[in-house]
Amino acid sequence: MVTGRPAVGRKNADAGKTAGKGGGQTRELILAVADRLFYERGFEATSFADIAAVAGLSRGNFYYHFKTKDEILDAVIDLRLANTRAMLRDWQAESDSPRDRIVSFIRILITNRASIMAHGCPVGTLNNELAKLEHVHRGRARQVFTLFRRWLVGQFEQLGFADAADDLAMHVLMRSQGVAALATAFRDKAFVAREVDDMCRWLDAEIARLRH
Amino acid sequence: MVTGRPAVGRKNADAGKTAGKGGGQTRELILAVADRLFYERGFEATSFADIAAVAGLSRGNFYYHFKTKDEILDAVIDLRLANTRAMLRDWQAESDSPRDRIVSFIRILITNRASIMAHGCPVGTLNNELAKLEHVHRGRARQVFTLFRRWLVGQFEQLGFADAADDLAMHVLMRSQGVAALATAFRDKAFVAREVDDMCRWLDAEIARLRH
DNA sequence: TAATTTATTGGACATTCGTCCTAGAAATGA
DNA sequence: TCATTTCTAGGACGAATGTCCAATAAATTA
Repeated sequence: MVTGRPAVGRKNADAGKTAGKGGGQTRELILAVADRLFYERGFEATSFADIAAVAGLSRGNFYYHFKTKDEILDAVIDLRLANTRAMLRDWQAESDSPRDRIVSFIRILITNRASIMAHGCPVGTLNNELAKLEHVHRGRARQVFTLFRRWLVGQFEQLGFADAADDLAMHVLMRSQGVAALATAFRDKAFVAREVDDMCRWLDAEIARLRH
Repeated sequence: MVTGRPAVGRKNADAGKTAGKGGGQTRELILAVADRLFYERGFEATSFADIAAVAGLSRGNFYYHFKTKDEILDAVIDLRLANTRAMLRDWQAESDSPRDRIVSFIRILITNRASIMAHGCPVGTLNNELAKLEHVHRGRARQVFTLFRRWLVGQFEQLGFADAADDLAMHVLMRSQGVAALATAFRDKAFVAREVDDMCRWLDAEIARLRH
């Protein structure tokens, strides 16, 4: 769910193929750094100076690529939406079994355990922060949740849960958020492992119950 | 879990009995306002000016009662710990059944539904924010979680769950946090009601399973 | 090469932040 | 009453914030 750390790049170390008009390399660097810092430190707590320092750029340069901080946030959310769509496509390709795909989703709690224990779930924490700020892009942040929700609904529908699919999707999302929140508070690896197992058992029990 | 809104007091409208040396009324007013604003807007996003405006005090007055903003946060956490302890005591007194007491905990999701949909769970969101800020009082914020955890462990132990009590307590906390997170994102009252019912059914099933 | 567009720099800007001080009001005690 | 303590108002402070601009470098095009 979280993109890898961008190389703390010094300028365009090796410009390479310039790919047309500058190729938007600086813009992408700013977005990658902002994506990481908004996650690790929070949106409000991350300043232009912070992003500039990590990206190795001057503060003044930002205005050329983004007119306001909200515009960066907007683009970061776009980036996260794109990354999420790509991840969902990967899971779709990796397995034919909707059950296994849902397990793939559940297991990101293990995959990203270290960062979740440090900074929480990037989706949930951004939603919470923007809700408190009553920020204009509050609804845009929710779209990432909606992406996961709709994908999960699709999996449950394929399993044969017709009307219940959305309730089950929300239940899986709910558990992921709860595990992430307590993982951040208590930093307990065993707790995360236990709840992931429990979630998988619950999933199989629901599937078994459907098949009578 | 959330204290009631303090009257947006203009000074000490009716000082009443001065109760000794000032009675600490201003200090308590600052804490009540800070408690509310830290919850509604977040800790970092709440400034001294914000608290002063709502409390009807001058900014300069704060230094007399609190030397730093972190000191206010510390006192707010103390206040929340005290309020939580009082609430747990009330639940303890209201019912002899540990099962019903756990249900009381679960049902705060309904009781505080409106504020949770607007600003999330006060405990979870503060923990998340302080984790991202790597704030000194991060551990103190976790104490509120620990209070609920230990109380829940006590209830499960009274029900006869010996070694499993802590896992079950964490599971209940986890679900509450998950429901609160998604309630904030989607603002869906029906979802909250459904998950609260599901949590109560789960609880009764666990109790039934213990009794074989 | 020269002209033009694209990109970057470093700093100015008004504002707000947490912090801190001084003068004086209000309450208390003698 | 007067002296002392307790409390409050208002503003100064340096640092940091998001925003914006003019000068200039780099790249592209003619």
